[in-house]
Formats: sequence, C-alpha cells, structure tokens
Amino acid sequence: MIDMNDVYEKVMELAKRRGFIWPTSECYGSVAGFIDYGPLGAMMKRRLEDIWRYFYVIQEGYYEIECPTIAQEAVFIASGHLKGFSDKMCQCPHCNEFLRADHVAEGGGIAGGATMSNEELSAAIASCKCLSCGEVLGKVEVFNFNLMFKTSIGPGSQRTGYLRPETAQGMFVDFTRLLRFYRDHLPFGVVQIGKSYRNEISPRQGMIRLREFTHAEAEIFVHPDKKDHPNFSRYANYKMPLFTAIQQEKNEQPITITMKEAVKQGLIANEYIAYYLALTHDMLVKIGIKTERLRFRQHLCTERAHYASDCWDAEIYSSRFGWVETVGIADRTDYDLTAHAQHSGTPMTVFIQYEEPKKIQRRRIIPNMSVLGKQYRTKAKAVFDALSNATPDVDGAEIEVDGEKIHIPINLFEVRDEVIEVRGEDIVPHVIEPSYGIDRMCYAVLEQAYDEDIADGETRTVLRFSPTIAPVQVAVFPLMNRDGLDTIARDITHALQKQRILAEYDDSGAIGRRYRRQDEIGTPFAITIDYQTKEDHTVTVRDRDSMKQIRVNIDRIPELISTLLNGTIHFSSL
RNA sequence: GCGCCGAUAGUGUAGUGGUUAUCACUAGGCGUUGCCAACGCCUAAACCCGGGUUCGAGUCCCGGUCGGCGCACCA
Repeated sequence: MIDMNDVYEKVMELAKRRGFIWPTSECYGSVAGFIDYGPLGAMMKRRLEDIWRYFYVIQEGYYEIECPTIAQEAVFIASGHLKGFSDKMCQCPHCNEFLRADHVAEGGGIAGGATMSNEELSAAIASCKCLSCGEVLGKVEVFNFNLMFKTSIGPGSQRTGYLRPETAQGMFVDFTRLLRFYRDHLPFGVVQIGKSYRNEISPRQGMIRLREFTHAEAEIFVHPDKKDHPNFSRYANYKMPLFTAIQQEKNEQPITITMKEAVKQGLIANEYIAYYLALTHDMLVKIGIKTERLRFRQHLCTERAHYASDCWDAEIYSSRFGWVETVGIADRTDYDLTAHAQHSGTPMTVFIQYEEPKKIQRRRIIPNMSVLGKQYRTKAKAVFDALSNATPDVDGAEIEVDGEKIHIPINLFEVRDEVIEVRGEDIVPHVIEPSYGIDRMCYAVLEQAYDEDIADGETRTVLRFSPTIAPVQVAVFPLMNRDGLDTIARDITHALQKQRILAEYDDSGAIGRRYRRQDEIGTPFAITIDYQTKEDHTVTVRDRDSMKQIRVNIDRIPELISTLLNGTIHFSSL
C-alpha cells in the first residue's frame, strides 16, 4: 500500500514526466488555469470521451453536434450569463483585498446590494468596513467581474463575442433545427463535447479548476408532464449511494438504494434524473473509478440555481482534494428555452397532438367590418378587438375604447356559437442536463490508477488503468533483439495495429526494464516473443496487475487482446 | 487578488557570496544479458524570468511568473 497523502505529488510528477499532462507554454512560464495534454494524456482523454460517447450517442441515441466556442453577446444576455455570471466587486484601498461588494454591503447591514447599480452600491458601501482588514472603505469603485472571456468579432470590434462558459447554450439555440431533425416529437436528446471557458479568479488544484476545460454535456428535451424515462427499466434496480438533501441536513451518511425506490420515495425528482444518475455511476465505474469513492450529492435548495427543480452532483473522492464535483445532473425545467424564445423572438415549443381531438365550445363575435370600418376609421382596429371580448345582450354590445363608451347595435355584428376541434397544444419542453467535467474525470482516473507494489524486493510503480482507457493498449517485446525474434515481434505488432489496437514495439534494454516502463504508463498487457516461439509458434501474454503470464498461439493474439481490452474476458479467467 | 512557503538536468535532489554546479534515477549509443528497473563503457542534460547590490550572485534584495498551503472567490 502507498501513503495516500502524497499521491497527488507522485501521480502529477509521473504524469508530467511520462507525457500525460504538462503546464501549457512552459518555455514562456505557463499560465495558471491552462494545461496541455501530452501524447499519453491526450490519448487517454480521447478514450474517456469515447466511452462517454458510447453511453450517450450509441446507447441513448442522442446525436452529437458541434457549435462554436465563441458566441455573440445576445446568446449570453438571454441565457443570463452576462448578468448572472458576474459579481460586483471592489478593492479595499487599505489592504488591496478584492471583495464582493454586495457581501461588504451585507456586512454593513445593507441588503439588496446585488441588485443595485454599481454607483449606488459604491455610495452605499463607503461607510462599510472591509471584511478582510476591518478599515472603513471610504470611496471605492464597484466593478463587475464577469467569469466569461470577452472578445470582439471582426475588425474594429464591431461585435462583442464571448467564449462559452458551457456547451449547453449552443444546443438550446439550435432547438428548432434539432426538433425538426428529430421529426417534431419528444423526448429527444443532443450532446456536445468541447471546450468551455471560465475566467476563474484563482485557478488552483491542478486539473480540478481550469480556465479552459473540456465539457461533455447532454441536453434531453422532455415533455414537462412526462418525466418517466422510456428505458427506465435498464437502471430501475441499480443501487448506489445517494447523499440526499435530507441526509446532508441531518448530518447522516449517504443511503444506498435502488433508483426505482428513490423515485418512489420522492428523493429523486423524476425517472429521468434517476436514470442519468445511474448511467453516470455505471460509466464512472467503467472508466475505473472505485465504487467506494463515488457518491451522488443532491443540491440543497439554497445552492440550487433558481430555475432548476432538482440537481445532483456526482462526486469522486480524491485523496488530495476530498469529494470533487465531477458531474452535475439537473432538471433545468423550461428556463433556457423560454429565455431564448423571448429574447430571440423564435417560438421554441413543440406541438403535442392530443390522442383525441378536444371539442371546445367557443363563442365568436364577428363584426360587420364594412360598416364599422367606415364608421370608426382609425379606431376601427381597437373597436374590433374590444368587441371580440365583449359580452353582448339582445340590444347589442357595450364596449370601451380609449375611455370612451361605445354602443354597437346588434345588427352590426354576428354572434356565432361554435364547437371547434383542438388537435393539440404547444408546450415548452423541459430540459434534463447531465454535464460532465472531462478533465476532472481524467484526474480522478489518474489518481485512482496510481499504485505502488513490491516486485522482486523493489518498488514497482504502476498505473492500474482499466484496459478500456489505457493509452497504450499492448506492448510487444522480443526477448532478444536478434535471431529473428525482433522480426516476429514486429509482425505481431502490425497484426495488432490492423485490429486498431495501439501496440508499442520495444526492444531496448533488459526485458524487466521494458515491463516496468509499460507498467508505469498503465499498459495493461505485454506480449513477449522468446526462443520457444520459434519452436511452437506461441508467445507469452503478461498481465500488468498480476504480472502473470500465459502462453498463447500467435494466431490467436489479435482477437485475444481485443477481447481483453474491451472487457469481454478477464486475464484471470484464462 | 491578499498572506505564508517554494522554484537547480527529463525526474528527484546537494550546494557557507568565490575554480569547470553535487549525487541518484531516467534517457541515448555500444557491449553484455534466454522473462520482470541486472552489469560494464561512453554520451547528453539544469540554477524560472527581469532588475538591483557586489570585484564577483544558484546563493543577498526588489518586482514578475508558475506551483503549494491558508483566506477570499467560484458550477
């Protein structure tokens, strides 16, 4: 066992040295909040994303789209990011500390600071004390600090653009196109994997809080009254630890319970949320997260966004950082579509046909346009409108236009009682949003894979990656770099590559050193060609974790390695 | 952003203001080696950046950058 306290240092040192993660533009001194994925890191991240794609695109059938990382200002005005994603801040002139201006106001007994204008707030807090050093602030400037990166589109800064703080907005604004693509019916889902940007005040904790990060989000558009997932049975009996709001408030431990039961008891708002909680658990286990380091925490009402009706975080336990929020699963209701419909003027609704057309009794008042039009001329439109809402008696109708009471005789309009058929209604779908921080998943995978054991009296460093995400999938070694062993090894390498397997050939140095090198980067299997190979056409396959070997006929190698990699069979069963 | 601490080959490190900057591992080459970091020979490789003090700075001072911790901030 290894001392878990310094795993972070050890795994980051290894990650840097072996080409998983590097500080960005290191020769110019790096920039906090940005990282480079090296050759092995990029490969591993790609495999992780592909597992994500397997779940959402293949299994769920939600197609992936790709929107720009820069969007025009209007998008973020509508989404609320321009307002809501910024804080009013000020700087204490005495200690230079940056402070939330509304927090300062609150500390001075002034409520509602967040809704004041900057000038008002500046005046309000002049008499307040600095929350850091306690001095009276005096006259300070209040300014907005927005977490979005701002840029200009085109020459002359004609148009303001922002780097997206989430991929979600691109999918919302494409709603009408998507609806058409999915042939006008609910539910449907769409996903996007890409970079998102947040100008964090203080990025720290390595890969945990980045200014540019990879976001994998799914937006599932559902009928507001039908939040039962059509494939709920897949995860209905799935059990996992839920840290509900109730448990958190009562200081209790998470409870392990099936999804079906959790929905039934009202702990989870609906089947959709429950389904994606379970799917997320399923996926995180597949990429190698240990179940005991996984829990799902429900947001308390106080921390939930005002529009979300239920929200959960998948949290992964890090020996360095504690419970880290890695995935957020929220029911965003109709907030986003309503906002974009309002601001853009494009209706974002779905026409839902009733099973049976509804017959509705309706009274229509049809004015005699030719007479009334001539009579009221410019007022005619207002008269028509007022008349259609009037309740006429036998003499006619009394209406009021611009404060003037008007009597319209019965012969100038017709009252028609009719039964009309309504075949359906326009509804604004609700959005279920699972949102994944890919970089945090990468870190969790690295941290949890890191291990040291003792082999032949020496410490062996090994990344115990799941075979599904290991960057290098198999290593091929000729025992000796001569006598034709190298040729056989190269042939096997090529045969593996033909099967789309990333195989690395290595003939340098002692065989033990080669095994260790691959152990350190988490390569799950190694094939060694020895002198017996020349006699009976067999090679050895070595398992990274147990260091055990079996002999296999060369012809079986590509297929065997494929099945070992995709988890169909385990080495221990061979 | 504030405060404290730190930064030396790819990695980890030693280094009283004074020769050519220490050591180990790693990496590359050659030899050796018949299954787990073996061995021999050889090679490559570093004082974060910018100022200042000094005859002389890896070392002292100031500023910056990056990293760690605490505070603050933060889906």
